[in-house]
Amino acid sequence: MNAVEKAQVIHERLLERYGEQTERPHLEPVAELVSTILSQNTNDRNRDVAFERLRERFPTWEEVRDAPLEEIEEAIRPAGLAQTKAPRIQGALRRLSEEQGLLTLDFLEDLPLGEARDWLTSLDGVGPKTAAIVLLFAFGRPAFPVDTHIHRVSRRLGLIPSKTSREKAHELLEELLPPEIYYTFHLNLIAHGRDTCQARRPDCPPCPLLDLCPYGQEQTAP
DNA sequence: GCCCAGGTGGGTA
DNA sequence: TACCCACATGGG
Repeated sequence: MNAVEKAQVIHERLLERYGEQTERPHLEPVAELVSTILSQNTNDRNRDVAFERLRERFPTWEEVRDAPLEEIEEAIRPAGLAQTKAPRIQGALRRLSEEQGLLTLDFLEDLPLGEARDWLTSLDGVGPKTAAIVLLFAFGRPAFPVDTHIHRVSRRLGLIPSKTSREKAHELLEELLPPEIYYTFHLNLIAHGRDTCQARRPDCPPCPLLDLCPYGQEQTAP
């Protein structure tokens, strides 16, 4: 079984377990970018609390752009790393204003995928994962986001070579997978990545990918 | 009190 | 290029 076939089998098994992921309510692209920066190294709940606090304190992105940095830090504190994320958010908004004259990312829609990705990753604090989330979730473009679960699991399952870097994993998985499954496969593989820690989740049903996994019957795959 | 969530950038070999 | 670490918070 080659990697493409294996990916298809994994996708089908995860579909049986977790189902098709329906598109969550769209955030507009700027909101998606800000939300994704907030999500870095944080869980979803803390990200959402921080995002709501920011929106409540500053109802428009112009206000966020022009606010004193300390007030942004204060608003987003629940997401952690506030002193890192506040300048990243404000820096992105300021660059948008300077380059586009408007606080919108809509111009990315007209750029080839590679150029759109390059523009996003040229922002401080936006790496391949954050760029791919914005492109896939906000624009529906064929970018596959690789977070730590996906990186770990896709190497363990042999979808990509074991030494593949996170950045390289984006390229390889995008070649491997048909774009129409990016969205569901991304979310289902993360769900699987969380569930595979059976030692921590005794209620978890047996792993649907056990026969594809080099760790076989072991209870705690890395 | 400790682990978990889990991205980016900067540094090193 | 691969690996290591700092960065901060809140819930279980």
